[in-house]
Amino acid sequence: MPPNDPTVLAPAPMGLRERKKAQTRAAIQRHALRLFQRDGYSATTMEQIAAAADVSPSTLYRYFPTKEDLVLQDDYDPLMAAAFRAQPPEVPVLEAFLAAVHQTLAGISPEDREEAVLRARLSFTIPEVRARALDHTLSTTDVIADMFAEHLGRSPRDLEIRVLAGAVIGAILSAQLFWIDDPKADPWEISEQALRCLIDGPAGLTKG
Amino acid sequence: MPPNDPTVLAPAPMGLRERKKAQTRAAIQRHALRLFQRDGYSATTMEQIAAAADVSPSTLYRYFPTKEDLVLQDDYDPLMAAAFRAQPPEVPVLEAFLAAVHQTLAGISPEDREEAVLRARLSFTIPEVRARALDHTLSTTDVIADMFAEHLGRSPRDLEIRVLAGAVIGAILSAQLFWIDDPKADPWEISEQALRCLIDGPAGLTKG
DNA sequence: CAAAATTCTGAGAGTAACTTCCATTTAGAA
DNA sequence: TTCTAAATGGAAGTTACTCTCAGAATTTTG
Repeated sequence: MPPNDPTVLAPAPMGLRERKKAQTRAAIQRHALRLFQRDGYSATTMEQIAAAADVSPSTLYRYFPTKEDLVLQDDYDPLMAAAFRAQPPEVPVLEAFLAAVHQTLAGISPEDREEAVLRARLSFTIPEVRARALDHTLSTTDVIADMFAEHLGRSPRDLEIRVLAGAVIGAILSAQLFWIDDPKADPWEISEQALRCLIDGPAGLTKG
Repeated sequence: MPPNDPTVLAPAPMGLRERKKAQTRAAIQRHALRLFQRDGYSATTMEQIAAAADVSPSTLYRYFPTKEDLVLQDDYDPLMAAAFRAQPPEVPVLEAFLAAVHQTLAGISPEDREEAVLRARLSFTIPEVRARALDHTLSTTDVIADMFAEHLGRSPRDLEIRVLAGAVIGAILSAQLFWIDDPKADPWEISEQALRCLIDGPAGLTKG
């Protein structure tokens, strides 16, 4: 990947129109998260959010079709995917995956990271949001399986590949749950540990 | 476990009241599934379901708090749990898990199984239902982790255990997705194959 | 068997998330 | 500037879901 791939790093020269849109979207989400934190998710209505962001409800719904999207929407997935594809083929899959996650996290500014942590916490805390987050995770699993297949030079339809992807996601999810219960822990640390469990093989456990 | 443990096998002698409740609940769910199949999920309103089952909307909501519950609700989980706990300690965890699933499925009547398959298909097909199904799966993972811990004589707080449970669930989920794309396949067969991938260890893959 | 206590049901009003449609404004191209 | 396409705002409607309360059915008690 060229060091300044426009699809990844550069915001790609936007016209005034797109710049305003991005600005509006960011403003809406920021206000929404603030209100969710202050008054609680279900106690905050879409109308209140629209009012806070100074847009009409219609506009709010055009940017965020559902209330959950206000918590879930971000654009880290393509960054992750790019980072993974940038890994050299000779490095083992799970190591490559780990590296991709690490690199992506490293590329996020402290403020954005803080916001991401808040969103993650809300995602696990509010049942409706959690449900939709998991649904998104499931589709992500498909994407990851495809990337794994490509990295390994195998068919993306291969059950073994999909099981591997599912196991990886399941493991990380468990790690996240671990983190929710223990907020002072580092989510990255735990995720890495979880993946190492998988790399070392659950062999020790599966026999006993 | 005694062969006729009342909490598992026997419906436990119910009074008239509870018998009627069970009957009403079953009737509601049956009608709901029928309408979902005939007219589609979102095209069917709660009012229509209530009317079809000949109860008031209030009553419908008392039995099924959300529309998704009409698809998701069943009582197989405790059966599974009991079957797992009934496995002798010396059999390896994942084998025990596999056996528990197998035995539970074997104990379900053909009609009930058919209904379960329909519900599963709806669960994966309708986005809102799928989301809630995954959320339920997540809590189930916690229960499974506890059972694994008990079987292995380890702490349920152990990260390694939870990762194992997460990986198992993730693998099975991937298998189910596989099945959705290929309806003539046997879901049980694929799930077993997926678990075997995990038992044999993803070692072959994690190195390459 | 009758009365009292508990639980289930039905009815109605209300909230809020989302949808749809149309008139208006605003940015970008000619 | 003018024309076109896209973003916005306003309003009315649908539906899932909540709350409350009065009446009916069931279980328990005297």
